[in-house]
Amino acid sequence: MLKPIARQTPKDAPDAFRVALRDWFERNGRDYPWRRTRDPYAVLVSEVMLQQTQIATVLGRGFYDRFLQKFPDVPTLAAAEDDELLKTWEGLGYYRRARMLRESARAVLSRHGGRFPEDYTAILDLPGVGRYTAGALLSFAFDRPAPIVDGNVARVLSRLFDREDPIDAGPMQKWLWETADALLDREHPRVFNSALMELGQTHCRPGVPDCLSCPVSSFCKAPEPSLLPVKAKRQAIEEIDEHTACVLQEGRILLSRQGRGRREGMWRLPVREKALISGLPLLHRRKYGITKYRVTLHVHACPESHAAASLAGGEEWIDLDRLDSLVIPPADRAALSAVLLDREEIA
DNA sequence: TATCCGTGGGA
DNA sequence: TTCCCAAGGAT
Repeated sequence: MLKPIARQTPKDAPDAFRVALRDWFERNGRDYPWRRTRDPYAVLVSEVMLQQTQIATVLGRGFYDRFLQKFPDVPTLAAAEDDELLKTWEGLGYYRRARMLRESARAVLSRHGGRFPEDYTAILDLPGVGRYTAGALLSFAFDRPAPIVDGNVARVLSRLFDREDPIDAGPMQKWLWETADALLDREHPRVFNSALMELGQTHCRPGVPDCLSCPVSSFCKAPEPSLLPVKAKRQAIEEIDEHTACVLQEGRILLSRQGRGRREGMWRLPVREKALISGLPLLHRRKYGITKYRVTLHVHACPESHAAASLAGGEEWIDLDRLDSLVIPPADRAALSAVLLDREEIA
């Protein structure tokens, strides 16, 4: 398919570009719950949740509404306990985000008297808030001019200007932020930033874009937008095995609370050295991914006598009827459900 | 600058 | 099934 190559870039006619983008968005912009509010707290919650996370996940599985219902404002989040905080985040991943969001709430109380700061530097100083999130908060909540560059904007700008430099590299990052700033509609920052991102989700999507109905195709220099943006080579995936112990005892099961690091504070099936339990009956096996690993999770049936040695290292007997209320990673929860269901069917 | 941090939607 | 990768930030 042949796409016309524009004679101009958005920089050649910035006002015309802004008007075209704004007209399109005001007619076609989607109605997300975080676009209905101007509460900076709610906007921050949505932005942190959406970091590296698809809208369909946040919205479809009710994370945003549930979080705001549980923690409706800064003081309630600031006072949240670890377990209730993580429970509302369970399944979203990148759990450090939740803790940093709480730290931000505490900082708003301690540094700013409970009122969200409206200047860029103070917002950027909040924990878990980087350049993107600071700009998003300023423009979406306060309609103040601040550029944003996320994955959508990087893709849109790469294509509009036909830039083949890898978007992860320093110089290209610098160019993206400068360009986003130069193009920003300072009279309508909220709408402009929303529109640029939404364009990236709808017409200018990854893979094969829909240029035919793109509102700014007359500003787009890319002859083959599907080849853009260029990204640095992905990190290699490493296959690993995890062997876990299923130790049951009349209505209870042995679980292990994760210490510092990955999935801190969450409960998992106890992981054992392969040599120690790989000979025991395999109850369940499933694959899941985490960061750079593809993990095959094995669950072995272990005799109750196996528990004695392990209760020392942060492991505990958990009543089966408490499992729903605990914070458990999705892979472990699915494995647990499968194992317990099998057991019921046998009984 | 490179790596770590999760999960699941969709092609 | 496999693969890419999504409204990034911290270290």
